[in-house]
Amino acid sequence: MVIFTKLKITTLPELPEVQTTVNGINKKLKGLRIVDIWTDYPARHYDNPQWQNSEKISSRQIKNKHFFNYFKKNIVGKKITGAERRAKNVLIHLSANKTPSKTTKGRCETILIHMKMTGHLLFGKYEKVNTKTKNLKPKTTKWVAQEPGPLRDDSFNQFIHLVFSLSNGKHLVLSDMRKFAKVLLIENFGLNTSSELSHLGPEPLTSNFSLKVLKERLNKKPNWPIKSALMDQTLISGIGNIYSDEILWASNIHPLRKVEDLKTSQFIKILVNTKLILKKGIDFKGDSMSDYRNIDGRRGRFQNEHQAYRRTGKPCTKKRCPGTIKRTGVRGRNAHFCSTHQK
DNA sequence: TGCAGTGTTGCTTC
DNA sequence: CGAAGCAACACTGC
Repeated sequence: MVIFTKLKITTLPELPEVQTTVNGINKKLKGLRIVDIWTDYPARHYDNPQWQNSEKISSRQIKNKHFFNYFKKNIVGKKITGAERRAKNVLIHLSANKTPSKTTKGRCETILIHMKMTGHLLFGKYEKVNTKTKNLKPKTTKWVAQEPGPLRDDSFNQFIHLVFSLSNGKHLVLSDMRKFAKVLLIENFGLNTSSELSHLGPEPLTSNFSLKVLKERLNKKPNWPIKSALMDQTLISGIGNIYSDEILWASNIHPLRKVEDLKTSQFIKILVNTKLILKKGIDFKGDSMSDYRNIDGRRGRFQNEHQAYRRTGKPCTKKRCPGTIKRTGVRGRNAHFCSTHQK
């Protein structure tokens, strides 16, 4: 049994991690029917004043106590027809209503999951365990993987707050230590215009994501540091802290360099490296420096490929570069970079 | 013991 | 309008 060392940091699912999850769902869950749903996400999130004016966002979330029953009624009995990634969102498409009425005829819905910082989906055979009442604490329910292995033994896979029971006796569960994840139900015809997806920038791994598109998008924020622009989901979809650091390291560009000061040759480098590094992230099944796991509960390997991210103080690995990796703040985020070759 | 750090998103405040 | 700050939450290390 490998004992995983707990790391203090949390990395989060970016494009390659979400894609790895989606690929896993398409490989193993297509055609399965959802027979039940369980959650212990507290339904109190929207009591906070900051949410009171966000009905559009909160109304169809399972964390909204007024919506959960509708959510359950509308997904139980439906088949998972496939999964898709949009930016950092997992989209799980469901079959049409089994017994269509006038109002629901042919209507298809999609479960949208944003895993935020510490969420990841897992697939396996689980059982519900009621822990005994101890120390006057109320009885709590825990879901535990039945077989030994990473699903059961890796501590990062044990924060299960949402469970979809499936027709083959297995379960799709969401492990989400910090409970930031967002789960909601959207009717397909409104998917692209939904407040979750409509504002998102283009997908960097599509063939029509060209130099022209990249320049056009980034130039919307000419006075921003390039790192911030790369991470802005309204400009480009799917890039976060890890991959932006790696893209800029490979492109020899300083994270604080203003977009308006970039030359065309630098945009080309960003374009090439964005596609290359995101693809590499997918090839390595994502980044598991901290909590991300694929749906089998296993780690990806991209954390072994970092050249900049969280390598502060370590020598730069660029050929013939004598530099050291430094860390600096960029608009409230940490950037890791080599001060010698990144200009 | 307690608090800063972790890093996404979107709302609030200035 | 843009930015900075904060909250959602849990856990770790100093």
